[in-house]
Amino acid sequence: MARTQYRTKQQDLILAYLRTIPSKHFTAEDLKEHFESKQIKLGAATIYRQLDKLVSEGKLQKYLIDEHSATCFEYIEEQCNPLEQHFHLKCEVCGALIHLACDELNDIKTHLEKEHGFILNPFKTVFYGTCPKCAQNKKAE
Amino acid sequence: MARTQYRTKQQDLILAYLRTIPSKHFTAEDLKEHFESKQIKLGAATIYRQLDKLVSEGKLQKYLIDEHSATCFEYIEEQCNPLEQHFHLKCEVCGALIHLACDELNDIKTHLEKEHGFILNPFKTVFYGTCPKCAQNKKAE
DNA sequence: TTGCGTGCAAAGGTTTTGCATGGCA
DNA sequence: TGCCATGCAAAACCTTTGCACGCAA
Repeated sequence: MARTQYRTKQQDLILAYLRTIPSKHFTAEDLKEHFESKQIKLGAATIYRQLDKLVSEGKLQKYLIDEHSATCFEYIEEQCNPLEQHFHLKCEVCGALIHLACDELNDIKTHLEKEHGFILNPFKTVFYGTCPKCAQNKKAE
Repeated sequence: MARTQYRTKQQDLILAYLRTIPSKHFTAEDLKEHFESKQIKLGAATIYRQLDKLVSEGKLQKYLIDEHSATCFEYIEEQCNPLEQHFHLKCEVCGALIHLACDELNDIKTHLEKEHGFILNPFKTVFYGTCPKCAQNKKAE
């Protein structure tokens, strides 16, 4: 039996804000600070519970960037086109997080699926490595 | 000025054990338990400090699998052949961690490097998605 | 009125840090 | 002997949980 869900002020506030930052990554703490700066008080528990709810509804993707830092989230726009999915590249040197939309990378997805039966979740997957800028600096050394 | 490093019993114990489990992933807690089962007592701080040291020396790869679970490590064999590098596939449904050695996936690395100037670290990168078994189960539903 | 969502505080688990002690060179 | 590494305990950090209260339906 499905449990009735209430719609609350806090829910609306969070979702409204998320819609203004599509494809940006943020942490639970970021959200808390955002609302604090607007004199709106949201309990940490509420934030975590709402974020979990949005994740299970597929409106939010949850992923890890670094060890020992908070979990990151990213709002997935409702009208999101699967073809416009992007991958995350994380530079291990400077910490930059790069959003990469590239058709050829979709080939990876297809390959994993056809050859290995593995269905890739591009939202959650993070590629670690060295970004162009830092690679350049290394070479220059 | 480089600071002198001492070689300790604990260091040797850890490294010796790691050499017996190449390409297996483990947590700091796993290590602690392994030594406890042999009546060897290692402080948690020592383990974390040694692991960090090995990571910075490139002998160990550190990566995250799940939020809210401990950081995983994997020993990289000294004679490791770059061509034998494998990728990690993590099933979001059943939690299985799959090691995948696949030449075609090396193409990803090449592609990211040539087209985007991004040097991929295959040890750290984890592909999230649904494994063949779970994909099958979903279909059967 | 019913019962879900919130907020607070406490608890949980992992990792880091301070400090006195032990042990390598 | 000098000083790095260890071990213990305490702290830090992020996140979850218990419980009473508030609020949506």
